[in-house]
Amino acid sequence: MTLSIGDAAVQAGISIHTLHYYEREGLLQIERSSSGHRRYSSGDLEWIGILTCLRETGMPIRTMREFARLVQQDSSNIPQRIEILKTHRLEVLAHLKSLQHNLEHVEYKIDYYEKVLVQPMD
Amino acid sequence: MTLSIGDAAVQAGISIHTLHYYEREGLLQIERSSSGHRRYSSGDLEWIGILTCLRETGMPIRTMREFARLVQQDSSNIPQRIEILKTHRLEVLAHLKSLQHNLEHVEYKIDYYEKVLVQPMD
DNA sequence: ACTAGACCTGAAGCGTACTCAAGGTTTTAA
DNA sequence: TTAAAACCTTGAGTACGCTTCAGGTCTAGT
Repeated sequence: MTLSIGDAAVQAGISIHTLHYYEREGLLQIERSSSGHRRYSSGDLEWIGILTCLRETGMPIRTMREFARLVQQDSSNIPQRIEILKTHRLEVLAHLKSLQHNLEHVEYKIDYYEKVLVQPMD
Repeated sequence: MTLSIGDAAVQAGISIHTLHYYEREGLLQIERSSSGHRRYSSGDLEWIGILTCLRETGMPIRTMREFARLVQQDSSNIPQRIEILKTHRLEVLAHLKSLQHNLEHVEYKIDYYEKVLVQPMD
């Protein structure tokens, strides 16, 4: 069973244009029907899921391309794939920490304003 | 005591160009010396800290501009300021949740590859 | 007094990741 | 069978947030 690009886009929660773009950027290689229309296999969908996951955690396209290139080769480069993912993991953790820290600042500011509302300073 | 733009940029951990840009975008209004050079007060630095915090948590410039506009007015709009911050807080929380979820996916993938390394499937 | 370095303005340029347009072909449902 | 809807490609356009450039003025250290 394969899906059309429209259905694949809905499945992946991204736009058809983004799927085209990812293919142009070398992140994807999709089989075609005899007429040239793309057919997405369940393996394709799974891979798109990984791409989406990496993208949503802030990995730049060029790094995703590098990762995709490794995956498209044989399995001898699994250490390099792990390396990319581990580096990315650390970056995501750092980003999470920064977000949590800054979130506290925002919450402090909210509390401050709410106190001012209850007991105006003028 | 006031700081030059160079020192202020170092304090805030952002570039002089970004400070110029924020001023152009209406996020900042900085006093000038008689010759036209900017002088940053400690209040300015504090405000830049808030801007940086909002920016690093993903608030778009246009929303920051709206918030800045409210802060520049009188204190009668504190409820609107709280509204903006609370909305932003929810967005940051959603982003955090999404990141954490996707991070799990990345970690799962790392584990998967490490298992494959130990016990190749071919 | 001199000069290197910092600052000023206005405008143009850049990197990233999409997103849309145009003009043509294929599929699908009535 | 036919017409709307979906798909194709190439190439241009957009949104966002800076960042750099050019050409001039100001300041600070010696």
